[in-house]
Amino acid sequence: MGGMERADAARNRARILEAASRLFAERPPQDVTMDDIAKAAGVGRGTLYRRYPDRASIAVALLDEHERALQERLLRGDPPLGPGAPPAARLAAFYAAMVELLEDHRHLVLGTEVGRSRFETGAYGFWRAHVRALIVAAGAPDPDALVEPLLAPLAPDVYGRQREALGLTPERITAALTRLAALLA
Amino acid sequence: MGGMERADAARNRARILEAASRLFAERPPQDVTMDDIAKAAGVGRGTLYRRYPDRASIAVALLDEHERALQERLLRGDPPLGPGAPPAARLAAFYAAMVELLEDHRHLVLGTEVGRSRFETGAYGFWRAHVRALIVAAGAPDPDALVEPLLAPLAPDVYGRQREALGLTPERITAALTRLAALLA
DNA sequence: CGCTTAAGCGGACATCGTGTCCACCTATTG
DNA sequence: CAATAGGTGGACACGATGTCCGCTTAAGCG
Repeated sequence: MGGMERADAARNRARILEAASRLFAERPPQDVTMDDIAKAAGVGRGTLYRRYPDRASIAVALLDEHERALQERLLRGDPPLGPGAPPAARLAAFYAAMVELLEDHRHLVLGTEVGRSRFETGAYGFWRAHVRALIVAAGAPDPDALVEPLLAPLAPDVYGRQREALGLTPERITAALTRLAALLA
Repeated sequence: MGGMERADAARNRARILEAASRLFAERPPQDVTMDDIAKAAGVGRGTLYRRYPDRASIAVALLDEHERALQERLLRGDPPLGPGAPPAARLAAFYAAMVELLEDHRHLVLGTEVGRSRFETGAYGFWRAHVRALIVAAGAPDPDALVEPLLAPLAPDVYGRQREALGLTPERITAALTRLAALLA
């Protein structure tokens, strides 16, 4: 961000992310303590806290690149994900892409801390703006009130429950969301 | 449940619930510690933990009666909330009733701990079964995959965000959910 | 009534996770 | 190679959790 990053700092950042990724994968994220991550990364607590004040911020950092890739496709990719298709089709494509993302990084995304903190990430703001624009394009009334209900099914805990407790496949989940997207038709 | 409840036990239970209700109302639930509740209720930690192993179970106990009242109306009340109306209308009525419930007990319902624990309450199972039955009655395919997306907008954190961060009124939220309910038409 | 008994009570305690702070260390620059 | 800004790591203080056990008291019985 600011000036240059020192070599040792960069190396430690990489170590931290790598260690966190491994730990999050092997057991429930809320059972991974900041101390565990510091230990596994071979750095001290102070070093860890310097960059990442809590678990959520680590998960966000890990997800960052994947989310950016999807954001790029939404803005400039081919239809129906990118511009050009009718709103309902674009929403359905967005749902499908999000299911893919959730599926690929399920453990990570669950580490992004349930609760309000989820709404504060830049990524959430982006998804929200995107869906809101689709609602406007579809000419539906009161987009601000409709956007959260359309986004809610993508909440990590809801997705996780459908996959685990209910045993649904990503395909069935996507199909159901596609029917939801038909609201904009 | 089991045998008889001793008089002092009953009195303490009442004190605990009353104190918790007050504390949850006056500040964010996650800032209320078990210790605070014990202090405010004038009982020891041990007494508190005997009945309620965590905050969530206290919130659940407090909500219990209100939820039961709504469940009763769903099963045996007048249409469109109760049986007799078409599925889409009943779902819209259910949404409206849930918004009312969430609004009346917002602080409590947020205390019911975000995250998976929410799915484990008996009340959630009931809402789920109800909505699922409406989907079936409407003849929509794969009710098991559609039910969670239709229920997700009622998640306490989603509702709380719409009310607080976005400043939506309960009326606008209900209106948007009514449009969602139209899926079953 | 008084006695017995078992349920209930409450607070001290051990444990754990968090976040901060500061003395030391090391890349980087001129 | 010296100066220094920034980075490092672990000790520490704090606060919350959940358990344990000696004491108290309600309820049943002779």
